[in-house]
Amino acid sequence: MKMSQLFVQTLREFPSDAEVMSHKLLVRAGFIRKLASGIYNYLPLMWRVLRKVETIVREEMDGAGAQELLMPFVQPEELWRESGRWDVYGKELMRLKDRHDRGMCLGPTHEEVITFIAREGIKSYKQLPVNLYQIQSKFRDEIRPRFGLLRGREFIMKDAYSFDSTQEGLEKVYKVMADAYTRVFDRCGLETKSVQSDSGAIGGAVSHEYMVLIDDTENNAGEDNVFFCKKCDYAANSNHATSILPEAVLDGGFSECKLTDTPNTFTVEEVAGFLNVPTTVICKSMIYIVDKKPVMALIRGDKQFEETKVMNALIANGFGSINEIRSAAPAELEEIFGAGKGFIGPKNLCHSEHSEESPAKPVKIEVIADLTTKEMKNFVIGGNENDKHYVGVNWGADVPEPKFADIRLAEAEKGELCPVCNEPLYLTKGIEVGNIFQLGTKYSEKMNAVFTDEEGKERPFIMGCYGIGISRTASAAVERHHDEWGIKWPIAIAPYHAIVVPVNVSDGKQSQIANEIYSKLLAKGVEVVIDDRDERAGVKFKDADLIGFPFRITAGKTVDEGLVEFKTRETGEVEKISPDEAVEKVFKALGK
RNA sequence: CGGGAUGUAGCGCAGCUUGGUAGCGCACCUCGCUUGGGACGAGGGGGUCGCACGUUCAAAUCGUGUCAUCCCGACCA
Repeated sequence: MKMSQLFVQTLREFPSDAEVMSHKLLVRAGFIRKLASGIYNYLPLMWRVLRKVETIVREEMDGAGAQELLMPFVQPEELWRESGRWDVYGKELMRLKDRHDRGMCLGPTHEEVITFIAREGIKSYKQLPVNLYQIQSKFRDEIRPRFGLLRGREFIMKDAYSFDSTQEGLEKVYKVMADAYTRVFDRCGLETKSVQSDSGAIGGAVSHEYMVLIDDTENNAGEDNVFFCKKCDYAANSNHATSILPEAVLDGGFSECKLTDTPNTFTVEEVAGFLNVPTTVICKSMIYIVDKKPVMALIRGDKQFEETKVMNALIANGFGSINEIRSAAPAELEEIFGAGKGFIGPKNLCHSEHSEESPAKPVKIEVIADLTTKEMKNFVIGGNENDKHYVGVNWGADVPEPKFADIRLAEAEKGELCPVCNEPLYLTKGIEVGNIFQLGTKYSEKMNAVFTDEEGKERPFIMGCYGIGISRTASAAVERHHDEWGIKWPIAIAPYHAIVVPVNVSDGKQSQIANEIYSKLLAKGVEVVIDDRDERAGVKFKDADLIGFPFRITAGKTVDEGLVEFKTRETGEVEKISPDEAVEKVFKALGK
């Protein structure tokens, strides 16, 4: 490809609306252009990168025994009603009407459609297992698209779905897919960590996310918090991570349960200071409004809540499905408890009946307590009266024992330890480029997708689903591989392998040598660009660095001595070698 | 949806406070010159100042509304 004909416009400055480096560089280097918020054009260079990522994914998926297909991007409402997600999915699901006023949606994921396909096509256990995948644009009307391709509304995803007759079968595929995932990202030049995660709205029991770790506090492209252990392979998303806590004082030492004045103590630290006790004997209360109903969550004073865990604990305790969870506003606290932030507690909650005369008195409110509160004794809670706390509280005796669950946010900086091997736990940022779920029968049951087993009985498919963000993976690669001059594409996904630069196109010798090198590379299938533009050397070098060609061969003044310059983008290493040696070096790097 | 900010040429910005000919750098076109890290000179093209309404003799500038974009919190590949 001649640079003069390549459809690319590099910019001299970063776009003003970009925040993270991958977004800035992809726009500036002419890979993408925004069409609307979270919606991008993939220009020719980007498309080459995306196709390379896709090819790697295809090879690994096919190798893992999955078969490629393509499902519709527009899907009918009725299918989503079958799974129950039409009402649950929320505004991320882009809904529309066709000319006959029938409800449709743009596919944010394809569990419904694939389940439809499976129930039509798979009737017998003899046809199982089956693993199907597609690579396609998805649309999710994100609340807040940002960071360019990292969180777009339209994005390219590989989604695979497995069908098995047994849980063992599912676990087997899951393992095979996990291995394939590691290879995919490895081949893309990305180091990833497999972390345990919350299964979220898609449902299911076991799930792992593949994270590209971003160990750089300046860089906020890593939207997820990942806890990991350096000794064993424990790693978990913060919405799922747990930890072993250091020893702490759990007995408040109060001799009796008593309502005590604690004026102007709005925070746990202030209460602890006033009462002269450690924060670990204070039981912190938090009110969440869950689908308009207030719920009380309790945790040890020095710890924080993890909302996803709170939500899961509520669901596990029979709360049904939850659409919205948020912390209560101060005004709501006053209205419900007659007390403000800092003075709410679990005492006298379920005992009094609601009455019209005193609507401020709480009625039966769900209480969920973190495991850290279970062993606490003679502890402190809010008095449900401003400027008052109860001290010397014990479960059972003073407050009915609540339901206990792990709803705590792990905190590595507080000396917490790995739950597996007791070694220090670390926290880092990560970009989630893929995930794998053991779905079970969630969709097959709801959508009546069944097969006949060996005993002639109908049973729902046991499903798994496996996603890779193709466009996000490419973007994460830029996030990990760049410097102040531009992108440093890993060879496997670079849009082109090399660029040949005749410094001065009006110099016959330089042009001739450059063209010879170009032809030799092309002849062996190297993806190469020749910068035939009548530009000054600086312009060409800047563009080459910005776009991120892994190799640059420059034919300049040294051609008179029979030498060209060979530059490796990744290392910045520069060598003066003969044209043939330069060509050979590229062949070698590409295994040709 | 809540909080903050910004909309002026393809990109990056000034002008707005104090209303009166729409500007600068880069990019683009022509000519010259130059050719190893985003040269230089001369000439040129390109803008309903996001949109609407209002105030005014007169609005990029003041007011109201609206839309879009970005950032901080709840979604997820």
